[in-house]
Amino acid sequence: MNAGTDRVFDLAQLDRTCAMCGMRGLCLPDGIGAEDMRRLDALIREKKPLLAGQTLYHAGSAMRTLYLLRAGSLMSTMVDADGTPMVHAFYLPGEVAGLDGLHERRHRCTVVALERSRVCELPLHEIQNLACRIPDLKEWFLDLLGHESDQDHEHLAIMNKRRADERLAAFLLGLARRYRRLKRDHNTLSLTMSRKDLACYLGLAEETVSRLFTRFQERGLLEAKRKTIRIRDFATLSGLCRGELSPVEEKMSA
Amino acid sequence: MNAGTDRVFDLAQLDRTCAMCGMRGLCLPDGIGAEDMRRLDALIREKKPLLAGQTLYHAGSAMRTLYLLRAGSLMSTMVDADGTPMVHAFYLPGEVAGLDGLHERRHRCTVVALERSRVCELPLHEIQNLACRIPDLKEWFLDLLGHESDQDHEHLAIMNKRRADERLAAFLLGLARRYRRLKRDHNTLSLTMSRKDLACYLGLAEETVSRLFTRFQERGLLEAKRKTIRIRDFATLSGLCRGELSPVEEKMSA
DNA sequence: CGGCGCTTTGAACTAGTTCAAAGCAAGTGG
DNA sequence: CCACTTGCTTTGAACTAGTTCAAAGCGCCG
Repeated sequence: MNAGTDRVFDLAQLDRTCAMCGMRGLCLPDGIGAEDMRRLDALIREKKPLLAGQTLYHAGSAMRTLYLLRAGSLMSTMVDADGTPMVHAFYLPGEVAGLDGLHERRHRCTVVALERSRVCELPLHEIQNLACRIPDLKEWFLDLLGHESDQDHEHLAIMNKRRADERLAAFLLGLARRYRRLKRDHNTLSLTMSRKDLACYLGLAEETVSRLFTRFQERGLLEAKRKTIRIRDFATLSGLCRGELSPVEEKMSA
Repeated sequence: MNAGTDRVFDLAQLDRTCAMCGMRGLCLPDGIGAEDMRRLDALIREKKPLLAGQTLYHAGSAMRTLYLLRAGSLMSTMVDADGTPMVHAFYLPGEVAGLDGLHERRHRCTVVALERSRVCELPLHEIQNLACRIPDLKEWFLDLLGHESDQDHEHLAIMNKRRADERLAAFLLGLARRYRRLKRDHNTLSLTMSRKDLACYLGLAEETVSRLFTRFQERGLLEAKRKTIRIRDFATLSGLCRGELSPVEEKMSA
């Protein structure tokens, strides 16, 4: 993207101010003047770290701030109109949570930390006001909304797939793509959510997901050790979610 | 909502100016001053009517305007990253299309008319500028984005359901709710899309949808005559999509 | 009237679910 | 430091809802 983000993610470099933050160019727009950057800095504050399982915000609460994830991972869940619970999204560092519930300015999702995580708070109203004066910020905000919408579309695309192996393949490749954006090693994925939550996100049963990891591993597509997934064969995974390949079958027992 | 929209939809009342438009309060915010309303009017123009099957915009085209649907119905389709086609949304009068592709200001979806339809064009950039001066318009725009996001969430909620009858029930009830918002008769739904498109939207096979309509009808939940659906039993349909009821079984043949 | 496309129906098949139980990892307390 | 508890994950076997393939209806338009 730009010189400032060409290095691998280094948490030690994170600092209190946005200007020095390792996320720069990921969460906030690059190329903002020093003066405006100072104004932004004044608006943003870092919350105290979230422990695994802790809630960032609840569905139904007022939407006042956006949350920039600096470290860790989040999961967004919601209960639909009919009371069915669902997993809506997962957030990685550099991504922004809190955009759900724009409609009535009330969150529709509940967001919890999947591991020890750190977030910065961004007051929505002030950002909006500032955006009228800083075109780059306005663009950034629209991009942010677009990105959120893209994520929903990707989720829909996954749910649209018929076969379970296509869904899991699509999910893993999508995650790898997000890792690449963060300059993380995209071969080694850290699935911080439980198999049950992942299954729920994919619209599958827990057992099906578990079996798929086993089969993918037998086929040499990846190595799965609990939360850690090491991808070995991107090409075949890509082919899978394009539906070009036959289902990944179980090993013959005879 | 407000006094201006308490009457039933009357297409004959539609006029060239927003101030006189029968959609008022649905697409644009009510309670805007006369002066500002005149400015808005100046920005908006009505396109020539779309015939059934005609394309409003193509995926990949630049995102410059929003489209307020005055009459008819639209379908938004997209091809995901892996080349799988999917039906993304349906639009009813008073709803706004064109919000997809906010990310790179390039549409990700292709939108076609399902029947003879009329839309108004709203230049995005100008709306954005005006929004900085008119707080109500800013609120309206955020609400619009929130509404779009809500629709995606509802679609996800449908795809999240396991059983096919739950999905169809949830879709029909959601559509009825939107009819109510428009002051249309929510008992009589006009399914302008083909069974195939509906099946695609629901993540089911065409045949499954067809069978479900037959079974729903046998159970007395609705009357289905091709495109026209008359809902007879909202309570049972609601129970269905809550998963409280057993699957709608086929009639015993003996 | 005739043809074409959409819709419905039928029958066989299959992928995924469900229920049940065993395995494994991590943390707790004796 | 090890036995035990607890929760998550994996495996197994039977079942079933939905798909797929095939063909017949039906309505609409020329």
